[in-house]
Order: sequence, then structure tokens, then C-alpha cells
Amino acid sequence: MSESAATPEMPPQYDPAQVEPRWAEAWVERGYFTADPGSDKPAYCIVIPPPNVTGRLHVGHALGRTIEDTLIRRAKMRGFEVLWLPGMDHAGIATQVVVERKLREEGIDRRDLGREAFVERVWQWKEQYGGEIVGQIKRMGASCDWSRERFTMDEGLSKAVRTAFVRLYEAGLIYRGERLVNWCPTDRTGLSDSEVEHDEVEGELVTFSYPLSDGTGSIQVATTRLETMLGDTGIAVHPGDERYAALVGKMVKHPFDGRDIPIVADHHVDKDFGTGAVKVTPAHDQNDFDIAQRTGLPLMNILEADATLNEAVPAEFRGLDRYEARKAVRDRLDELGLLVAEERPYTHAVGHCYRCHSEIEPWIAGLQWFVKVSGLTGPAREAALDGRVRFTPERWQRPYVAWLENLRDWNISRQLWWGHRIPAWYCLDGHVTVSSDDPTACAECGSAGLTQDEDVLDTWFSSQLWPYSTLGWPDETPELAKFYPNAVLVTGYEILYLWVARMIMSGMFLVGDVPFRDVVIHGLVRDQQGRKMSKSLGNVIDPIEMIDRYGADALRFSLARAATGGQQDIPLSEEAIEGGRNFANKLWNAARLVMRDYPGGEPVLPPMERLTPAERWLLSRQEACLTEVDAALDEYRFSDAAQAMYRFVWSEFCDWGLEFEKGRLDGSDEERKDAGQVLGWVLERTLRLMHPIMPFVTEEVWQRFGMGESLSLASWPEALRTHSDNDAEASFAFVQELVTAIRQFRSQHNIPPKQKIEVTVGADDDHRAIVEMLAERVIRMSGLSELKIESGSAVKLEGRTRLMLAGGHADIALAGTLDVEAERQRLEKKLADVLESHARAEKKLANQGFLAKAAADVVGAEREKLARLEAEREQLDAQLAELG
RNA sequence: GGGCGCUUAGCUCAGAGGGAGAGCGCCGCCCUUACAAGGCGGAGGUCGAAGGUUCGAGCCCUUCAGCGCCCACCA
Repeated sequence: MSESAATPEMPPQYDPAQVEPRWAEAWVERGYFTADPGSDKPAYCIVIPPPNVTGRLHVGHALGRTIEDTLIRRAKMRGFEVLWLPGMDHAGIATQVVVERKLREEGIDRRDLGREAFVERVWQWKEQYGGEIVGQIKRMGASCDWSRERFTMDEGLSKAVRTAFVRLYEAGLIYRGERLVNWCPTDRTGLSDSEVEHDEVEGELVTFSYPLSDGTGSIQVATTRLETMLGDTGIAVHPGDERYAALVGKMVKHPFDGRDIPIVADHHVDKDFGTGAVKVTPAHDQNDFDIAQRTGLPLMNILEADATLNEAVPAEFRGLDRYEARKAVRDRLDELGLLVAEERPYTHAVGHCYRCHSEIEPWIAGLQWFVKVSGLTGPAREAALDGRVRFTPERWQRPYVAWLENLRDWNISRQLWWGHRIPAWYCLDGHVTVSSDDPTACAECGSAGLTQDEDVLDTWFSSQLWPYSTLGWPDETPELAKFYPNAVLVTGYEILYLWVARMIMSGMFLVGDVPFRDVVIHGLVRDQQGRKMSKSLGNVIDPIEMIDRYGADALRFSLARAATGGQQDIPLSEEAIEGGRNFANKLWNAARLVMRDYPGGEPVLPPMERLTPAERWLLSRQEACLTEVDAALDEYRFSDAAQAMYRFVWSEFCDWGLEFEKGRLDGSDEERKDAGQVLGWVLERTLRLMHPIMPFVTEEVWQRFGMGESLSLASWPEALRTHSDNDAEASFAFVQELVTAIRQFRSQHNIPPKQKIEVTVGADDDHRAIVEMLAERVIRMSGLSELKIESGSAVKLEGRTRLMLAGGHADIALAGTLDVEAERQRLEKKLADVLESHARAEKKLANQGFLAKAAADVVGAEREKLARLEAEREQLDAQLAELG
């Protein structure tokens, strides 16, 4: 078997491990994807969503990178000056936590180390262990311009961050204020609203009484966070609530420390919820904070940064964490007889940290910096509404717009050490100096002795600048001029608000244009059952493992094929990736066959008149495939594109095209040469077509054909209208039907492959002609001893049975060996089908409404169908009668 | 409380108002000189439910049910 001497160097199984690393390296080394901002080709730029330096490649990344690489490679082939700009995000919290954990293993607390030394350690960690993901992205075959790799904390981007801050500040769009922030007690930092995830939590709604200070009664309130009552500074009721009207202005006495607390009226209170009275804890609840602002209630902070109770509460509760305190307070209230009823199970949404999933505590964390979003949302909203930014799928536009319309100011101060230090300095008098360069004197009073703000900026503050900071902004670089706006941004919906929306807002304001024209939003990759991948479920698909096992092309293809866009998320299984591997192998083997007789070099299509009908059919099908793939990729329908390739290569090129060409490959020298050129020509275009999705196997095959320097530099195969050939498609379809019908017959009669049968085909002139031309292959493919061709449709059936075809028939010699009973069953089943269809067609044509209102061609087609079924029925009746 | 998506074959999903498709899985036959990671053939669906529009509905409209997301300051 291995003596197929023509292809000694192409084993029958494609081995990606032998191929991929070689090409991945060569593409980068040869600088194919190094962008030239001075080029006069049109620009096509994508910036990679920068993964965290701490990150490892997961399937979500793999999906995004596959899509981006497909777009970039195709754009390059179509003549664009492409730039796919890679890089990483410093990822403030995530990275700080990783390094802190590592230090703790060494017995070091970051606070002992001090800020500077700690940050130094993080940098060291970054250099040593960070960026593993970059190598992993390279393994996927990503055609990034690695010479332009950036990091959100490199020098240029730090300059961009400061410039952005200063410009926003000077425009009055950044301010400092004391607000309640979303505090993560584990990470010990404030978070923006977008970094808080609301999850349903099973809690208890506890109702208890506050006694009125004047002893005339009590008022009941309910809460799920009972410990916060230690910081209550008021009770609120609705102003129109008659039940409580007389109490407004009175005081209640705090049961633990005897403080007098006023009852106030505020419209926020819902009369119909619970008792209609609300305890107010301004320092630990956003609503309560707002009520306090309106009614003048004081703030009472009862929590430390780690969410244990502070000095402000009675001694017995001090130092308890919030959950312990919740119990302790309940017990005390119970003792005092103030608990009103059994506590009720109650599910409610609680904010959690998007990094560590601790429950968020609303907390006063001192002065914080905020972005005043009202000055930014308008243009970002307009850009989406008027189509300067287009979302794919479109349905994401609405939530995006709605989000902008309801946006609250963005807290950008983070109480961390790893990140961009806020470029604000304070003098002893408390004046604020905001500057992009480190100032030496207070901008207001000129005094020296400035101290910089201790906090760093939200990671997303720097990532929002990514589409232009990476191109050199704020400097007016050639890169910025050429590649901004970017062509497209590819990302998952989970960071639509966190990242995408902010890039648009900041891009509009700082650069004056949208950051990208298209936003392609893909779903979350899930397992086959639609479950999120998680370590605990053990259903995580590790892309690197998959690449080891099946190759990067296989992974890429299966991801592209799975990304249907219709549904929200994307199910992926190892079997699907295996399918991708099989497909690469199929292509490989098709190439082996073509190459067996291929002389090498660029294929030249023989003149049309020398082509067989099968070849013209193949060319026509290829054009259909190209057209379909083009349309699909233009609209970011990656699954459809992948599907179209798969179908063409497997079901058309291999199953029919190659099978029919085998005859010619074994024929005369001229025939073999022509066939080789046709196959080479079709294959070469197919390789170019598939290259953006499966770059490795296509490049490898292309090279083995000696087509040129690199497929990466080849041009995109444009569809050739002249190759579309309806006649060839129609007549070849008859041959396909003939072959398939005979195969079915053989299978139904259990005729072994060795047993050859005799078939006589009757058809109209055109169909007879094509069968005649392709007879040799029809004989081989359907296992015939003899293929006779006759004109007309003489109903002479002695000793033969008939297969009805659209446009003809095939008679099979029974030769006494066939199972009569099996044949009767076959015919009866067929007859039943025909009768059912016949009845349906008859009914339709008897319907006056149908005749009157349906389009003429539809009615005509129905009539033809009826006539055909009529003929088939007669034929079947005759055959059954003959069987006796 | 708003909003979005989904419901079609055993599984995962495509389906452009005129006879329900693919991949995987399953069954049968085949190691036929590109490929057993393969070839050939096959079974399998009252398209979530109920109404409506239409000559004609998986597709358009309404309602309902189930599943899943996102947003939201009812303690």
C-alpha cells in the first residue's frame, strides 16, 4: 500500500504536529504580517482584545482569535494593508492577587514589602511568568504583527493614560468626590458598577421593631442585612402613607446604644413593601445614602475595609465579620423581644465582585475619582444609532444604547498598587494638581511638598484607550492616521459594557471618531450540554490540549463552524474538534490524489471545450461555494462559511469530483494532463479559500504543490461568473441520480460489490449524451458489468426492473438472481411514497384558491410534478404486475 | 420590574412562506490502488402548545408554557 511511489513524502494521515510549528514560526520570521503604515493600500486593522498577563488561553480566546485571524488573513489576501495588533492587559486586581498569593507562600505580606518593592515584584513576575498566553496565541497560527506588541503599562500607553485623564479632567469630565462605592472586602478596593455582578442569593428577610423614644409604641422594619441596623441613622416612610403620617418627625431609640433616630419621609419608600417603613443605613446602602442626602440624615460607618465591624458599634459586636454580626444582632434582638416574626427565606440579588465573587459592601472609601459619563454617552449613542458603529448580531445595539442611557458615573479609583497611579497630586492645603507630567509645585498655590494620589486607575480606564493608544495616540503617528478607526472589534458579549462601550465613548471624545466600524459579538463557548465550562464540572476544553491532539486547524475550523450567531452561546465538544481534524485529513488526502499525477507549478485550466461535463460541473460548484463563502464572511457568518467549505470539499470535490476524475487520471496522457490541471486548479483555489480558517494544512499542501513562496501572500479567489454552468449542473445531476439509484438498489438487494449487474439507461438526448461520456465512471462507481444506453422509454421490461429517475430511467437485469420478494417490497414502498405525493399534488391543484392566487410558476411546477408522479405510478403498477 | 435569546432527528444546531436539512451518534454492507480520521446505503422529526393571517406557515401575528441570559436602588 505504501508503494504509491508518487507520494512518498505525503503520508496518508495528515500530522499537524509536523507541520504547524514550522509554519507558525516561518510566517512570523518572514514578516508577512508586519504592517506598513505608509502603504497606499486600504487599511484593515484589528486590535486584539488584550488578555490579562496572568491569563492562559481558553476556548473563548481561541474563538475570538480564530475569527480575527480569519478576517485578517482574508483582508490581506484581498489586498488590504492589514494590521492585527497584539498585546496584553496589566489587569490590576487579577495580577495583584496572583502576586500577593505567591508572596504569601513565601511568607511575605505586601504591606510589609511596601508599595514600591511590591510593584517591582509584580514587574518581575510579569517578565518571568506573564504572557504565557502570547505563545499560545502564536500556536493557533495568529497572524499578528508581533513587532507591534503592546502592554497596557508600557511607556507609550502610560503616556496615553495620563493624557486621557488630564483631558477629561480639564473638560470637567473627571471629578473627585466622596460617594458610596462598591467595596470588595477581599480585594480591598472599590469597584465600578460594571464590575459588580448581581447574583441571586438565598437570604432571610428579618422584621424587627424600633421602640419610639417617647414610649408610645414602636415601628417595624425589615431587612436582609440585619447587621446594618447597627449603623441605622433614620427610619423612612412614604410621605403619603397615612399609617405613619403622625410618626414622621418623631424619634425611635436604638435598642443597643440608645441613640435617638429620627423618622423621616421620603418618596423612595414603597408603601406596599413589607411594613412600609424602612431602616436607613446611609453609609452602607446606596438607596439609604440617597435618602440621607435628601433628608439630612447623618452617615455612620460601621465597617472596616475587611467588612468587620469597627469602633462605632457597641463593644459586643466589634471585630465580628459581617456574617457573624448578622447572627449576633439577631440573637440580641431576639433576647430583647424585638424580633417580630420568624425570619422568612428570601431570595434577592446581591452584588458580587467580578474577580473574587465576594459579596460587595457599599462603603465610604474616602475621596474617589469619577468619570462624569453624561459628557461622553451622547456621541457614543449617536454613533451606534446612525450606523457609524455596527453591531453584529444587530440585536446588541439596543442593550448597548439602553446601557448608555442609564449609565451612572464611573468610579475609576482603585485601592491597589498595581496599575496606573492616578495623575493627581495634593499639596498640604489640599489643592489638587492634575498633570500628565509629575509636577514639582502645586498648580494653585505653588507650594512644594506634593503627594500623589495613593490610588491607581481602574484597569478598564487604560483598556478603553486600546484601539488608539496602541497606535501611538496621543501622538499623531502614521499608524494612528492609517489604522484608526479599526476595521472591526471581535469580542464576547460579557465585556460589551465593561470594555466595548467605553472604547467608543473615549474614542469619540479623545480621538474624535469611532474606534472601529464593526463590532462582532460572539457568544460564550460552552460544553455540549450548554453548561459553562468549569474546573469543578470537569468539562473544560483546553485549547492547547486540543491543538496537541488534533491540530490548530482542527480547533479553528470547529470553532468557526460552531459560531452560528443565531443562538447566544456556542456549544463545543471534543468530538466536534475531532471532526475538524478529520476534515483537514480529508483535504490532505484529496491533495495526495491530485498530486499523484500533478507535474507541479501553477495550474493552467485547459480550454473549456476540452473539459468533461463532470469537470464543468465541478467548476460550477466551486464558484457557488466561493460566492457563498464570500457572502458569509462579509456578514461575519463564520459558521456558514465553514459549512460551505466543508460541503464543497467533502461532498462535491471528493465524493463526486475526484471520483469522476479518477477515470481520466488513469486515461491517456492528454487526459491525465488535462485532469491534473483541472484538479490542481480547483484544489489551488480551494486552498486559498480555506486558508484564512485553516492556514496550516492549506499552506503545507500549497507548498508541496510548489505554488509559490507562501499561501499567506496569495490573493483571495474571486468568483468567476463564467464558470457558473446551469446546464452542466443539471445534466450532471442526472448522472448523480443514476449512480445513487443503482447504489440504493444494490444496497436494498444486498448485492455484494463483487457482483456486477447490467443496467440499461433510457433518457432524453441530453441526458443520454452525458451518461455516454461518463459511462466508464458510472460503471465503476455503481459496480456494473455493462451499461447500455437506449433512446426513448420503451416499456419492455421482461426480465428487468426499472428505476425511475427525473429525466429518464435505469433498467436493471434481474438475471434470476434477485430476490423477488425484496424487489416487491422496494416497489411497494416506492409506490406508497408516490401515491402520497400524488394525492397531495392533486389536492393542491383542486384548490381554487391555489390556482387563483399562487404564482403562475408555482402552479406550473405543481402540474409538472403531478404529471411526473402519474407516470411513475403507472410504471410502478406495471412492474408490480410483472412480478406477479 | 424591564429587555433579549432559545424551543426543529438520540445529541448539537442550520433552515430566504411553496414537498423538513447538516455534523456527530445509531443500523447494514465494504480494508474498492487519496483518505477506515474512510466509502456506500439506511433508519430516525404531529418543527414547544393553542389560536390567527394566508390558496399555502417550521418561517409572519397574538397568547401561553418551559429553558437560558442581560439590565434594575423595593429594604
